[in-house]
Amino acid sequence: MDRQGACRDPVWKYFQSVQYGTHGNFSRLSHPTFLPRFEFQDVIPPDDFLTSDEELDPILFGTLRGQVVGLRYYTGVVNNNEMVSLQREPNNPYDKNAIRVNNVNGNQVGHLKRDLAAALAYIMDNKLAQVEGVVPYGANNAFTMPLHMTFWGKEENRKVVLNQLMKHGFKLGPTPKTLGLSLESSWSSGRAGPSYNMPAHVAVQMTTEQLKMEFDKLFEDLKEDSKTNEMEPSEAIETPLLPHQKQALAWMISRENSKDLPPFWEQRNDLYYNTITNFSEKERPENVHGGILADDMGLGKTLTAIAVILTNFADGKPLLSKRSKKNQPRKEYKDETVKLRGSKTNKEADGLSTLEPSRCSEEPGVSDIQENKKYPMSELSSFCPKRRKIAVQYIESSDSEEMETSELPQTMKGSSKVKEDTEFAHALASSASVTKKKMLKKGASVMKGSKKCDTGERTRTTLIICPLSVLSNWIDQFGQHIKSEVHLNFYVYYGPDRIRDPALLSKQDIVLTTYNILTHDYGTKDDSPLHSIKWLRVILDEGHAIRNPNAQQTKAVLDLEAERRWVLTGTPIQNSLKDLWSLLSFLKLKPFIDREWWHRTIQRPVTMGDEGGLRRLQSLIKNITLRRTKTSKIKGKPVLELPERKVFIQHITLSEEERKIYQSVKNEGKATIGRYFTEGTVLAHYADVLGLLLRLRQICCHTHLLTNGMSSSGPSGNDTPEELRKMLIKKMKLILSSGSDEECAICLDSLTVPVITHCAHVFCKPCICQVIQNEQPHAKCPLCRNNIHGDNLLECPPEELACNSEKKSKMEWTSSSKINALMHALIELRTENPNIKSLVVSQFTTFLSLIETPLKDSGFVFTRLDGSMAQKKRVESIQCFQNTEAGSPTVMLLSLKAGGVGLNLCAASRVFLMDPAWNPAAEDQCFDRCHRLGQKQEVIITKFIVKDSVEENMLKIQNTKRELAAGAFGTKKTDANEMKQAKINEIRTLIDL
DNA sequence: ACCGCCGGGTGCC
DNA sequence: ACCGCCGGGTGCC
Repeated sequence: MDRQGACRDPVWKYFQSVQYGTHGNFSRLSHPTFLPRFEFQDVIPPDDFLTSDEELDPILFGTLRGQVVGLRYYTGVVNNNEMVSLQREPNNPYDKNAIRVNNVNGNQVGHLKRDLAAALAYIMDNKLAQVEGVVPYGANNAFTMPLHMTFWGKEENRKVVLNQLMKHGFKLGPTPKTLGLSLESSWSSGRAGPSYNMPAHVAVQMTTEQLKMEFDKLFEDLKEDSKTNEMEPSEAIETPLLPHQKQALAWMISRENSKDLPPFWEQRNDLYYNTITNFSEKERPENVHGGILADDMGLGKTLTAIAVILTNFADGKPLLSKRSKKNQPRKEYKDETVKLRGSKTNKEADGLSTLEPSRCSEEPGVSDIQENKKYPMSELSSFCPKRRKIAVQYIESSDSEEMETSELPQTMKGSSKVKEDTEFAHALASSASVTKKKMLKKGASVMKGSKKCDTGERTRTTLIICPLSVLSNWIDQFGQHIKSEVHLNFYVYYGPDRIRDPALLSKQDIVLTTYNILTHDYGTKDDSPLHSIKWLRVILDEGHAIRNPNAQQTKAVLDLEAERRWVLTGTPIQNSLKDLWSLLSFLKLKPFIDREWWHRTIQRPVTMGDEGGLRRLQSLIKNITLRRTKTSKIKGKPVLELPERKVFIQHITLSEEERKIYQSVKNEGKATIGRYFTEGTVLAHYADVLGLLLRLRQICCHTHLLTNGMSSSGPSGNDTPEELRKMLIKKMKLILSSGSDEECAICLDSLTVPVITHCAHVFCKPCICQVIQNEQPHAKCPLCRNNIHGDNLLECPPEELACNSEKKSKMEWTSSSKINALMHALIELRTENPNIKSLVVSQFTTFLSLIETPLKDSGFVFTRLDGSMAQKKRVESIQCFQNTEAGSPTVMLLSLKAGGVGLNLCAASRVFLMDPAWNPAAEDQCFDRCHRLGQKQEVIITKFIVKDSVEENMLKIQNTKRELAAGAFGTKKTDANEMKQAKINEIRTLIDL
């Protein structure tokens, strides 16, 4: 059986597509200008790209026996059957080929024997194969021990590896049935394990939805009691919790207070033993006092987290709503209460004097309430719909240097983001300025001095890190859900005036900040205050923000110290199992903190369809995550009873004129693409294909969207530099406007200052510059490994971007068939019920602009939300729309991808999807912004689809993708050629060839 | 004996 | 290491 597969088959995106026994070799497209974003396996542009491929090595080359020597010089010990890792030691003074052998903990056990090292060094240095070791027996030997090695690599490297070994007189042995896991035999009681036959399948193509389904399957049989107990929250919480939230609360608190060993560890005599790696040690491995709350969007993760904070406030006890009641002095903390009241005289201040704290001198009593009244929940900011105000401490800095943008992260510098963020910070702070007091902040030396007092001290502070887009949501929710008489020290660590004082921060109950701020602080030379505190608890909201292990952001997060750690995310596995690893390493789950062990014990086995690996993954996930979907049930009742959601497709017939334009563009394109078909170069000209499709999609919406014809010339090989430049810029514009995800493969975030490399890959300028800096002098493109250089990055000239929209505005406005249909529907709806609010969604922001005209003309009050808007404007727009008062907007123009997860637009109960998305999941996500908790009405979605057009064809493909959704983690085999053919057929379908 | 054999010293890379 | 390897002592049976 030919089991070819591409490393980049769609599963690659999800499960790293490591495939077993593959022979094919078109993993990388050789065509340098090929845009990996649009790899042929997936006409639907993939969600995003994984970054640097410290590529997994999918194929087992074979095994080898060797020796570990020099045991007596090192302290690292191993058990029989324990996994070890091999590490090159190029600077060893005795042998430049030296290879260290380390146990699971990273302690050196010995070295590989010299002759073996001589053969392996080359292989390891050039990453021709991943060599993994297990000590089969003889672990207690005094001088040397045997080593069983397994070689994994890419098919294309097999030969050179074998040759290299042969040159040194080594020959790989047969691949055993155990898939090289070898641990299997002993991890469940020492019997010879079940034989792990080569999986007879490779992973099947999966869409994001399918992946999610697969992930949810992992939870199907997990109905343990530990997750069905319910718990009432602290009385400080005003909002009654739903049953599933009470369950989450109980589970999370039990995890925070748990004394169990972490998963896969057991106690054996006086040792703690890891059943996966067979590693053991005396020291008790710390369990994760936390985990992953992976509830679907809209199930109230934020509220649940707030409940956890207040209910397991200190020493396993809740924060009471009236802290100052007699008999409930917060003994251990009362001395730490910092009062940031400028007007109060400052008494003894121990290093904090500049912050004017005063100590509670007496037993807290009634008077104390008043004294503490500084941040009552009843004075919360106008961010809360309920008109509560949150106690955000805002302290004006007198140090103007603090405000300089020079302090902002490199990556933010020069981008418009900075200004937005800063603006937003001011908006935030000023709205919270009820308690605003001028505070003088003097030199950092005082801070540092005071920080020292804090080190080692346990704080009661919870640090919450979230994306900027949900920062205000957190503030709102604290305001909404906590009783007004509860005093909570809450500090939004954000904006140029944020106080970088660990002493102040560690006296808060809650510190809220964003990933960007955290990362920026971490990157600056001075100690980041956030990193000098031992937090009681760190909560990562939208935890997949750290899914890229190489991102600075991830490093900053991983470096936080906390007793309890939580990740909130609706999508724990967004693209690949890899994503989970970042989360696990944040949770400090031994031994997975180290990539190698995660990879060897779970990721690769699972990807290859190995039962044991899947079992381990399941058991791991079961242990540390709680997940409910919208359709989950509690005691037979759905978790959420959402009103129905109906999707209608309304077919649109183009006007004669539109049709004429459509046909002419189509015919022209068809001729070109048809030529590619006959030449067999369709896939190589994929960008052109996309370009054509884009233009057709635009015409379906409005002929004014039609961007200047992409001349269909590809690279001819002997272009002048200027031609090359033009072509690349054109490509970049295409990528930016094609409606695919405009994400940078390095930061996995939306592109800020996009640049294109000569190999035609688009990144954020700051991101790619960082890469070039790090890898100099021989930087390689993270996507295709071609050489790149800082000098030949091309930026999109701003005029080019700007002129597009200007040109449009100069044109006289005309309607289009789709606009007519929309307006008809909206007007009819208004007649029926003027209170109903609608979302009008498109991928083309210029289209949204075109829609503004008739909305105005017909007297609609509307608002707009798209990716280009400043954060402050977004918040305003959302609040304005969510407002239900008379005269509030009834229509929101929404760009498909605007707003992060968690965007709540439940005031709308109608959605008009103006154009189909490549990715059906993106559509669903958009619908969910109004079909979510808080939605009281039936949600009706109308998709406008132009008859007899590319849009209809897109629907067809969407549907077949959905139908494919049956497979399990790789139960279907997909032949590479089949796949290739399938993609070509998709293109055929799309343009009716 | 420019060998073999013996037994002591010695030991990762 | 109850090994291998090294190099010095030694040398018929």
